Amino acid sequence: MSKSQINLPKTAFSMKANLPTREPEILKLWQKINLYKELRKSRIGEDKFVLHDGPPYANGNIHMGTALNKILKDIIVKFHQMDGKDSVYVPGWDCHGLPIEWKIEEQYKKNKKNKNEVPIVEFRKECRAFAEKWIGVHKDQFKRLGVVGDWENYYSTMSYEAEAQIVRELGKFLNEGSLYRGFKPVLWSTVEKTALADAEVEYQNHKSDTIYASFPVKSSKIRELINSDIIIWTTTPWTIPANRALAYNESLDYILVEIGDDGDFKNKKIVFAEALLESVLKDCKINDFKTIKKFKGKELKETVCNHPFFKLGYDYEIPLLEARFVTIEQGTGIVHCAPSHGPDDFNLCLNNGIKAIETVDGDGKYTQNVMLFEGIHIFKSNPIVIEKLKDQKKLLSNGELIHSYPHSWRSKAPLVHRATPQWFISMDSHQLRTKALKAIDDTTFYPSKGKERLKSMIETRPDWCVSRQRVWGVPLPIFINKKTNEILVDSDVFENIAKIYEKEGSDCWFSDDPQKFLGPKYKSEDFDKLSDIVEVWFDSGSTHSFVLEKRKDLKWPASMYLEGSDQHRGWFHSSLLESCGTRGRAPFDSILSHGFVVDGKGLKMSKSLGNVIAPEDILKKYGADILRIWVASSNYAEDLRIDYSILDQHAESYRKIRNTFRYLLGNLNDSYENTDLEKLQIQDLPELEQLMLHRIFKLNLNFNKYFKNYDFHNLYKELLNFCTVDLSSFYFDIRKDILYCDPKDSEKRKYTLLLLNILLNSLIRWFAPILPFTTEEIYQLVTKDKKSVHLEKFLNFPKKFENSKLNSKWEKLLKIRDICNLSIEEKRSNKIIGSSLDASLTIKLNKEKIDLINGIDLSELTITSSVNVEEIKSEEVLVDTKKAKGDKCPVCWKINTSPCKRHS
RNA sequence: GGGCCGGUAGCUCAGUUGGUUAGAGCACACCCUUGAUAAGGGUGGGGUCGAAAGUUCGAGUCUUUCUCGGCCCA
Repeated sequence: MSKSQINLPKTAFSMKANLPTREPEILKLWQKINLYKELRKSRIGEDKFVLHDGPPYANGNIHMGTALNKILKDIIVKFHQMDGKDSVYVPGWDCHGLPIEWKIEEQYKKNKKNKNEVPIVEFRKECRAFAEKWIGVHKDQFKRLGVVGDWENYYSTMSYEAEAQIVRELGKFLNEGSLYRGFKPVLWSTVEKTALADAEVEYQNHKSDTIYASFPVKSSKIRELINSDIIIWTTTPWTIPANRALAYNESLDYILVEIGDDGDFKNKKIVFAEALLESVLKDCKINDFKTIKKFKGKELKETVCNHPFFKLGYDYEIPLLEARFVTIEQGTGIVHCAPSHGPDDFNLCLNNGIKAIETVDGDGKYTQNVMLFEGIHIFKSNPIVIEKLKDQKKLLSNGELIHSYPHSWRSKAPLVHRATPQWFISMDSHQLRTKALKAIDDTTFYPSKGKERLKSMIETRPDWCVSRQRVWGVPLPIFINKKTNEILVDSDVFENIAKIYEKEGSDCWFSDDPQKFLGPKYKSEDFDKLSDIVEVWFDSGSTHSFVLEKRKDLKWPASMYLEGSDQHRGWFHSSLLESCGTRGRAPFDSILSHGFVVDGKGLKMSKSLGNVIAPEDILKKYGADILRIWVASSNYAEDLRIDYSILDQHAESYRKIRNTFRYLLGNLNDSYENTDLEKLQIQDLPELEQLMLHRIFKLNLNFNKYFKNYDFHNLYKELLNFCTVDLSSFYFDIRKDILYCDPKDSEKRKYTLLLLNILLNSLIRWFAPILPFTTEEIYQLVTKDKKSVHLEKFLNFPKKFENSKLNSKWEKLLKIRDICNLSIEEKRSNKIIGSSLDASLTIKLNKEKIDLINGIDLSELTITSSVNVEEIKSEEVLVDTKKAKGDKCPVCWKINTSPCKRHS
């Protein structure tokens, strides 16, 4: 009799999600209905939200960091779309650059092919094909995560259009005059006559000449230093002619000693770090000395020396500069700086207005810039330098040292740092730095600490070196007049080159007649054509120009750039500079940066630690929606921890959410109606339903607040807690009785179903950006003629839903409910009752509380068979639980001495 | 080595301008239910707030040092 009378939930929505197999089916559906196109159609004319995709490098499978980045982007894009915006997402790839060159070279090695025998154009074609292959792989991997975007019309930095626009962008800097030729030391092989990248360098033992040389002090704030000498130690005596500065560390202690031993330095005073006293004395065989003075490094400020070859014509000043890289590991605590021959030296000097020059040519011979040494090979010049130092009485000691030294991986020849001609964008000649700093101020950062991070980098960075001596990239569109050595600056030429690239790509730069690029105005025999390429950060820094500006479906500037926090020095940085230089402002309105994926203990993932988790493994075991929960629930402002126990936890939460939907669907029998919320007559509803509307309203307020701040981990927590606390353990639990046991036409039951409908409508939208697959599964189940949940918008809840007075009343009621539960639990543990419906309560309340519960069915609220209320004076709520007397109604299971009012 | 950021229950996270006994959900334990059932409900245990020192009537919160971790740079 009983089961047939009650309305048990019935749904096709299974408890088991089986996401790894179900999700690919949903992907097919999205493809079938062309979801991306439908999304665009659904928001024609609406405000645009443009999240401009930072291009990943088209190489290798995606890892957790990439997955995090794409999911976070997709969540945000989907949120804005459901918020009513035309939320456009065009994915892109970064394609040029060294890593791909290496991959192709590796293949050559395997096939015993010599790179130098392959025409550049052919080599570049292979690079292009390689990048294309990985774009295809990435695309499928990103789609599998549930990321929706214009996958058919993605952008890439190697497209002809991109290459052409990059030339136009460089032309702007050339026209302006902020792109200039300078020199910068790179690791150079004098054997192969080429620059080497870090990864092409091997460290091997090498025997070097060492010298202790002295620099006479010209002027100093320390009186005793006048007529004394600063001592340096170096393993590259051949760089002494290129010396331009000395470096000290302000936190070190220095000492001034007078030498008594016979020789060039008898009665001379020399300066070095006190901590190195012993080794200097030993190496320089000083036995007789006396200490004149000890002082702090910072006192060396503004001291100026002469070059040891001063009398030979090296008559420029050698300033002492403060540098943190100076240590007491070896040497004298003063480091000799040749800006043309070391990165530290270069940067220190650059920051102090001393530029590097070309001191050594590609063969390793001194240039005309080096007096007395022109034409001499640097590897043969150590003895000459040593001899001249000795002549000038500036050599304290010399010797030899075997130490680890960089060598070429190909020729095994020792390498040198050599200043080579490079192309720079000036930070200051046209106020690029000022513009960029202003642009940072005009940008919103999520989290806000990103602003300072980017700012401090821009404040101190040197000029931007945009040239590379490589082949897989956009060629620098530069011609140099053979006679005047002047750079050809002509917008017609740049535009001509760009037009050519648009048609056939940039390969032709390396193969075709230079006249083709110069056009009719100039003769190719008058010019040298550069063969450098543009560094890849300029490529990706220009994406805003060939993607945002060029495409009609996008807008410039982007609403948001979103990347890992390392991109403060990468893409955020280069995009900012490129755009400020060419357009005077940032190409973005806001920046969102996220932390890095680390393991469950907070350690970075590495093969050696064995703590690497691949997105693929997670998709196979859990599915994309679980991975997306992990993204949404983690605080991206910091590093994000992941391991299988964390994922298990999120999978549990997912089940809770899924079962919340299942309860709704079961009781609604998989049907679905849109309720006109505005027309709802709230006062007709039972108080409990009114309370739930208030909770929905409040939740939605928080939802919007968190969404506006991109604060997803709090947003998700709020949603999850709503499912758990407000629904599952409260509203759903109480309303089971009405849903199951009331007649189908009961008014109360209808109102409950009305509420379930509103809940389903709300929840499916709230969760859609985070759980695109699961919400789509539900949506497909309950709608027939509609296409996708992702075409829907968030609901607007009328203000009349809000009822704070009712809410505070119910908060008091819930406190009474808690006390009832304690009492019930006590009797349950004493085995007097089992189910709460076995219980009959006596609740003792004061007058005030009795007024409060007026009209409230406390047995419904506590899910007991009956409640008897008695008035007392005390503030305290006293509850007495007894086993209910009478017969159990076979339908609603309530126990009563009188027959069941509903079911008899 | 330097710069920046971070460390609150087993896990994911809250914690206002310093102010009661540091909170939530999950996980865990015990109990109930068998009409959300590989579900659901109730109750409960669990924290030296990374460590130490300082400022203060009072510190998770402010200061310093240390430590562990992450990113960037060298």
